Amino acid sequence: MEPVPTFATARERARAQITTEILEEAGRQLASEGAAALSLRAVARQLGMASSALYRYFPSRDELLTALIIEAYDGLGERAESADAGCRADDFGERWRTVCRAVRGWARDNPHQYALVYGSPVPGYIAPERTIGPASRITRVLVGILRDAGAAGLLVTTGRHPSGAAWEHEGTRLANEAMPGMPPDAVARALVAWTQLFGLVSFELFGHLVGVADPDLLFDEAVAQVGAFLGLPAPHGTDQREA
Amino acid sequence: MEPVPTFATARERARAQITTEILEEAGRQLASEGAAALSLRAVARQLGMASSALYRYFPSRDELLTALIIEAYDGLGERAESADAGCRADDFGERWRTVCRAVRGWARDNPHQYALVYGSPVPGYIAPERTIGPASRITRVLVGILRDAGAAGLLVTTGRHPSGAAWEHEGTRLANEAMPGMPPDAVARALVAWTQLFGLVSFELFGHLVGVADPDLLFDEAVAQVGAFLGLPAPHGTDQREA
DNA sequence: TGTACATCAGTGAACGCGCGTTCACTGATGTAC
DNA sequence: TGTACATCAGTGAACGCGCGTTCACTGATGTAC
Repeated sequence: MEPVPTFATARERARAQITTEILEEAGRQLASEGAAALSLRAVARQLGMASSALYRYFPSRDELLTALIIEAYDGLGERAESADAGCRADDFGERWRTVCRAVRGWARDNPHQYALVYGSPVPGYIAPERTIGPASRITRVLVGILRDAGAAGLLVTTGRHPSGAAWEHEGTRLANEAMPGMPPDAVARALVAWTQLFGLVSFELFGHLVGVADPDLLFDEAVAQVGAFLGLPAPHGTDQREA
Repeated sequence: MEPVPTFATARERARAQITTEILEEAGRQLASEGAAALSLRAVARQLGMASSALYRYFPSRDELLTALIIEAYDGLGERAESADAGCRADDFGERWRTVCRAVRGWARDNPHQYALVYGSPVPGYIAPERTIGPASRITRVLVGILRDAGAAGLLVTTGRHPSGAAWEHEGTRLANEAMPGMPPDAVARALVAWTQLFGLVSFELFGHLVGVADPDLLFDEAVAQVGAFLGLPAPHGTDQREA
């Protein structure tokens, strides 16, 4: 989609470079102070430019925010994708656990970026449509693993809809949209797993795990429990029997 | 703990009333604009007072925020407690589902309050210790139901620790702290259920459920699925067989 | 290759805004005798 | 019950700050002939 930039002229080259520098500096301020503290003036100050100069590159603060949001989603998506790519394609349990760990790892490495996209909405800011694509990268990775596992017959599929028949329709519709071939109850479990992952990461980052001594242990156990809930194979060589 | 106020003098009565009015107005602004837009000056303006007058009641903006945070936790806790109290004490599945729905209902009725306490941390604000009590009300309700269900032999307890033996220690420690008698693997499932609940509510409120046509259906199905995961009895009279 | 013009990056001042907090002060309420 | 003093609520001006955005402008770079 994005045309490969050619940099015909020195001006274009300079423009691209300065755009990058602005984004980098904004990213630095986002990372250290959070989205609320990010200001055009501070970025310009740090870059040694007049604040008005930034308007040659971004028409408003919101556009800069959008760029950062897309960067964040892409960073997370890329990390998850490459984590997944590093696994044996047919070891679905390992792929799931690895990608979950990648999500948490990225969130812990980039807490303010994580808060920007998964925390409270920025007041007054409305995410434009073009954030949807990058936002769905991580979802696609997770869904892809479950789709593959389902195709290999490795997902729990009870055919039961504990909340009633209404779910059958909605679950089927969602399956057709995003996870073709998955039965509606497996779709529900996938959504549970998905929201659990981000719920746990958010609780850890936002300070709601009071009393939990070692979040690493909790995370690994939670991921393993959810993996079992989904029907994914358990890790090899791990204590699976009675303790 | 809190002493019952006596209002010996008119001054004390007036003080209590104005404190309430400030909190109410701050709550209104929080509800309509969100925490970031809440300012002492705006509250004072709306109340027809000088902004400096608020300092007779709250020593700083952060103290006002703390009061609002405590109110939010208490509002959620109370709603969950009374939802639980309205159920038959021995119908653990129904209690669980009812309280989960109460959490979501409160969050949807008070989205900015929810975001204040479960969204991104307010930049520069550090929650003081006295928020911990109110924050744990909702947790106590959820844990209480699972403890009761466990005591009645109605929780899944495999005795397995899919993430390895390390969890056995941490899970046992947590059980001793908050859920006496629960085996470590059930503790893990409880934590999964807890974080899933808030993860799903956050995703719904923060706009991450793109493509989900009917969040009500998803929520009910998710709660039911998680209930089954925990081992709680399914709802009566619901489609539990093959569709 | 050189010139005339158009395009564009960047400047610096200014606008208008709102914020949290402090301070000396006034006037009302409460208290002790 | 009445008076003298202490306590406290509330005022209004001010401090010092930072923000997003606009605008007329300068000077450098690019383009067409």
